[in-house]
Amino acid sequence: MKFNYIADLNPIQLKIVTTVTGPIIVIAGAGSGKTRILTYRIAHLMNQGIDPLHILALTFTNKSAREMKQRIAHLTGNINIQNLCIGTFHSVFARILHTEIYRLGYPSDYTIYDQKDAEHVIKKIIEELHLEKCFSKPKTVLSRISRLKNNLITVQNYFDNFTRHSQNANRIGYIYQAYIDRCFKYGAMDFDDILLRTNELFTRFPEVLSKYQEQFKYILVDEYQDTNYSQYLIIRALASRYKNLFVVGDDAQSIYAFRGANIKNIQNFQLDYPYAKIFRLEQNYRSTVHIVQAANNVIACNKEQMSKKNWTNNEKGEKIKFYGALSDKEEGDFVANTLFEIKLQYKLQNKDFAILYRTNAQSRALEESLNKKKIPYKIYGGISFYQRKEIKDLLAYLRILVNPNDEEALLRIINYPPRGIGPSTINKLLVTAKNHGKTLYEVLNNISFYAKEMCIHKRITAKLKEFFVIIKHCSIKLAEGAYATAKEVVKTSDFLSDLCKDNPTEGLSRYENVQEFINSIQASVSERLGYGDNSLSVFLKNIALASDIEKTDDDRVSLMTVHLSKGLEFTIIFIVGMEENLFPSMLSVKNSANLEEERRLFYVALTRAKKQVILSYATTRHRWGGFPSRFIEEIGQERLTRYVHRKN
DNA sequence: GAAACGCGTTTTTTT
DNA sequence: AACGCGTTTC
Repeated sequence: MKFNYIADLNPIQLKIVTTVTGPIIVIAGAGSGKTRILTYRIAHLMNQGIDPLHILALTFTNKSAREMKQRIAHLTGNINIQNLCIGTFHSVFARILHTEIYRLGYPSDYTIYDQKDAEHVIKKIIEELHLEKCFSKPKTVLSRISRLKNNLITVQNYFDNFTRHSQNANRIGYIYQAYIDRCFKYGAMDFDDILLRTNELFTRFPEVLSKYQEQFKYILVDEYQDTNYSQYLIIRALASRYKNLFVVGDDAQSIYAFRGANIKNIQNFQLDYPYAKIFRLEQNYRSTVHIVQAANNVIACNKEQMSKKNWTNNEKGEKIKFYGALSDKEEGDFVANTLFEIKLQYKLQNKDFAILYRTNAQSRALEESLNKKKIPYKIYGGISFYQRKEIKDLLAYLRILVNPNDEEALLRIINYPPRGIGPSTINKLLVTAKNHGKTLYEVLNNISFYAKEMCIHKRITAKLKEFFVIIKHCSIKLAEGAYATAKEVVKTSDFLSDLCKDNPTEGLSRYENVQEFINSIQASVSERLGYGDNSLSVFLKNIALASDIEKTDDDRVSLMTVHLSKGLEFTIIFIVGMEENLFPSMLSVKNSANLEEERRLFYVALTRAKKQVILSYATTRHRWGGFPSRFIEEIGQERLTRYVHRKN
């Protein structure tokens, strides 16, 4: 035995870790050692002689998958750790689709569309169907479609059961159909499609399901409260043969309903598996008494919840502090000053602090204040590296090389950098492609043939040819690998000169981003994650599902949304913007289910802290501003102390 | 016909 | 800031 179970685990934890077979559900309160349970359990399975090939662990973020893998490697002394399948639902099943999706008529080199790509496709569809007046925002249409997909409602199904002769509902149906057709034609899948197509694969091809049932004899799911119906079905199908299903979650921390997460999955686990063993972890090892009780008081205001009594043996600690600022600017200064003082007083490091907020836009004011005080920080989330314009443009070049059907990518770069191919030319190209039943790529490939009927000027034809030569030229480099291809794209497309020509400072940082991106290709190609080949296709899929580029963890204050903070812990937590209509968000206050989700979100925020929580709000703010959040009252007077106003 | 410029609007949360 | 939109310039 490589590690000492007894010393590291309490009796319940030990029982959970060593119960190897059968369905098990663990309701794990915040700070009760959930991650420890998962890692020890996997290590235990391996120590029992179970081949890691037979273990599947599904996590909520790529980051936690990585960390878990490291910990397990540490616990087991690295036995066959590469064979262990740990990842998010999306990354694990995207990989499986890579080998199996040909059965559904998709190319294995399919492209994964992020939300922006998907929104743009929807936007074009709305325009083509002349529905701009009905649906001005593609984003809301996409979220409707997303909800249908996550509940496995097909277009037919939708028309049969959900439209109820409402004209707008019917229109959504047409857009839904067009969107699915178009994604298929483009060889593209959005995030929901990865789960949807996996379900389709398992239903239509029982032999494929059987293969993966045999492979994944032991299945573990983290953050089970945040799974949606589509994910639930995948798990149920995979686990139905051996039923060695282990799920961990906390219904009080379910915060992704807007993404289709269904709290019922965890609440009804015992209905699906009547013989399931249920365990509760209610002792909090992370936080002080004041923090645990404050959090309990808040969550007690929710009606929908499983009974649970969280408690702790830790010190009483300090009460939750609350500060009222005049403006978001002053709020930022308060945070920076207070942080600085606490840091000196308790001799803490920057990385012991986190500042949490409800929306990404709030980070700005904080950044300025932290800069003034020269406190180093790192912002998590927000506009991720891969969503930056210059990176997405470069990615579009690479995407079109891998998957010529990816029209979305092609349209993005056909006139970037500007080369004199404008909207009307592009429109002619699209019409011609449609008339001949060809893809845009094919029309470009044969432009001399189509030029006459398109009535385009010789000069324009030459430009189109010029553009296509670039594409052709770069695709030759594909054989040499991802790194060589990307470098070729940058060289031949005249990419960099366009970056630098407008704003010199901004251009420089864009230039550096592109450099960093190219370097990261080189690094990742040598690393070879998962798929077993180093093709560009694999690289593109990996980054479509990765939230951000890896950074060295030096000593910085963390800034992030409350959503992103789930699963993390810090010594001191600041939660800013504690205002009605911001936290809880304006869009949630009218609806009790949404309000309860906001309350769970606040619960998550509070329970991130080990020693101290400091709350603040601002009476005026760039956009809204206002009066204190109702959640403040819910903490309870005996757990809360109001900040005395500061001198400066 | 294409590009450049200026103006107003935008924001809930994410794989 | 980043994009959509309308106007002007090339």
